[in-house]
Amino acid sequence: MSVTIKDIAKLANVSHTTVSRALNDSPLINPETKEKIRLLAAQLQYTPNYNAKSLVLDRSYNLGLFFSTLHTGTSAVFLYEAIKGVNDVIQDRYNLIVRGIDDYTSFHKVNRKSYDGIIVMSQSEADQPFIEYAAEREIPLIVLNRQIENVQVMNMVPDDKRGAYLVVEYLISQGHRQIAIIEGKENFKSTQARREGYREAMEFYQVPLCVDYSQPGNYDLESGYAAMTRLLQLNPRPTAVFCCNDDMALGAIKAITEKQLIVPQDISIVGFDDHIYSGFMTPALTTVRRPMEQISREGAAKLLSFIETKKVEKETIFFHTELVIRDSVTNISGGL
Amino acid sequence: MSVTIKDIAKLANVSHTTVSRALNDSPLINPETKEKIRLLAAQLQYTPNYNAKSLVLDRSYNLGLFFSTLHTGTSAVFLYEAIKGVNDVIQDRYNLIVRGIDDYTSFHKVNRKSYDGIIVMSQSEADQPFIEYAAEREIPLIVLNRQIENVQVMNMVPDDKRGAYLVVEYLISQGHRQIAIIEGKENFKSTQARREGYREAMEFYQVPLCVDYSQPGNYDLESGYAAMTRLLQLNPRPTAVFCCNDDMALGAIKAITEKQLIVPQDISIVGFDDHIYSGFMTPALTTVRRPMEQISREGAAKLLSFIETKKVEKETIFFHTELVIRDSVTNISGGL
DNA sequence: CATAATGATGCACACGTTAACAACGAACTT
DNA sequence: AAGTTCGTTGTTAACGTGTGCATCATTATG
Repeated sequence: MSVTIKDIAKLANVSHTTVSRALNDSPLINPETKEKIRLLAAQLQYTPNYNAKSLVLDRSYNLGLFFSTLHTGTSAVFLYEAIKGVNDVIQDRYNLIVRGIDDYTSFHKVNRKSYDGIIVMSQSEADQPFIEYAAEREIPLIVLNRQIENVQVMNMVPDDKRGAYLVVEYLISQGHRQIAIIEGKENFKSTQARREGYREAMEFYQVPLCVDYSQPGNYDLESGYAAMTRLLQLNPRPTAVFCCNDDMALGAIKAITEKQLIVPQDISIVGFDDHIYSGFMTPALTTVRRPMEQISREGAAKLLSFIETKKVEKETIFFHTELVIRDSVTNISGGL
Repeated sequence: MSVTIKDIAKLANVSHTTVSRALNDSPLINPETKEKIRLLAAQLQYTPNYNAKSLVLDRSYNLGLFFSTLHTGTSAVFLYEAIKGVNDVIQDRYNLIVRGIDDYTSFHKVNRKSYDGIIVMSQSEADQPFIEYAAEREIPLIVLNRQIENVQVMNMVPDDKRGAYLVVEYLISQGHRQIAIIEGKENFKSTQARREGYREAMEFYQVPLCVDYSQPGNYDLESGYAAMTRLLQLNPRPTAVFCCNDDMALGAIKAITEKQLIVPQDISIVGFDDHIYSGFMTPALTTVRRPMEQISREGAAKLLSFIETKKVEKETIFFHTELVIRDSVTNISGGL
């Protein structure tokens, strides 16, 4: 069996309380005793039982990182950047538990005792019950990526709508008028925000909308390919396509290339997210930078401060999205 | 405060023992009492304190998924496929704790009490101390992806060497003789295995090796770009390049395209891994399929069976890698 | 009818840790 | 010299749950 503070206590001829205090660096203990006990603990390779600690201290040392789903709609890069950002902040002070919300049959195991804090990387309104559940139980909580309306909660989100506006505005500035959109996964909040940005830009510059130019997608590569294939059959076909994320843009480019057409000469493509891969595509993708790693890093830092200070703030913070111009758009305004 | 079995006991006029047994579906309890208690528990929204359970049952309900690092050398897709594979198997029976081994300052927190089992997604020999630490403490353990020699442990790995052999053999069959290699991260086992596969194929078909055609890389996009840039300055430059993973292949293609050259007409490129992105690149990448999601799924299943049956097997299982032919290689054998 | 077997429940302790309070000797105060 | 303070250590209970054993009522057995 493993060694406990009582074992150490026996060998040191002190009570287990003294051992506990020595190992927790309590000022009550004589420095010499402290040193003796620590040496002993090291020799015996003592490791504390965190379950016992947790029980009495009412802290779990666990942080939850929850995604809407780990199955479809969560891109590899999104997951990667989120985990990396959070992990950079917490280092080895907490355990990071990763899970898809839709894997839960019941939220049974989600409570204050099991999680010191929770980060929800939210994409869909389907997360709402989960968020409310956690909020009701007063678990320190941060919701990232998706803007929340009803619940009072700390919320950090990229300005998707503005980003979409910017990139569509850019297409218009390059002379495009037949601008299609390949949309994200239905009932994802980001889908809606990006669609709104697209429409507002079109309206502001008085570019007519065409229903056929609006194609559904679900954020993955295949759906971008399929949607673009449909767009290519239209007459007249669009001169530019706004893909609601970079994965779908990649799928769209493939569909175009297979038809012996060239991006951007024949059709211009823009994406959204600015993946680590986006700058390396052929052609390099013009897109919108959404600082997910930064958001998750700052979200994690905020969460830790909530836990440590026991004060929670509740506000919505927007992170700027910015246009990244590369090589996937051509100017067709004819000289201007 | 949260409700405990003692609270339920009071309300039901029974002892907490009875409540405990009722909720654990013990056959000792009268069905009616059982039903009454369960109803009460549901009404009070009782959730067990898993720390207390863990303490007395000596189970943590935690599974660790450890990567060599989360910083550099672990591609987004690799992380994604591993998490997805494992998560699919464990569902909500366990908590999945994700961490980079190099984040640990000490392995203090890694022990039987904290982890019911551990999956190491190993890439580097630097993981060796960690693996041995876990093995010594008799934590149910599975090591995936990298072949382990010294320690007796359950080991599941893709056949990297054979995969590399196959893809280089394919290049040779297409008439290539000036075949370069962009290598993976130094001291990653996979780097070594893929290099060996390359060399064996070259030797078997008696294609001369050229030292300049061997360029270092570290598995990320930028290093592929940089290595390819160096290769392009050589005279004669290679007609084909084996990039040790798909990310570097993408970087290499960018370097080539920027020099106004075309893949595969001017230079053929092959990769390794078969990312979800690889088929969607321009051109679609010829590569080697390494079934990471399958490996992590089967690894997780094996680990669960170890935990449940308390029997551990120790063997090395190889998973077949296979050639995936797409459009990034041209035949230069001149008609044959 | 006395006794044994059975079914259902409670008592008391254990898991490993922390913390409030008590205890005790030594040093300091007046 | 008696009382007070301080520094150090020990005693004991607590956190919430599970389990071996004892207990008690009820039913079956002879």
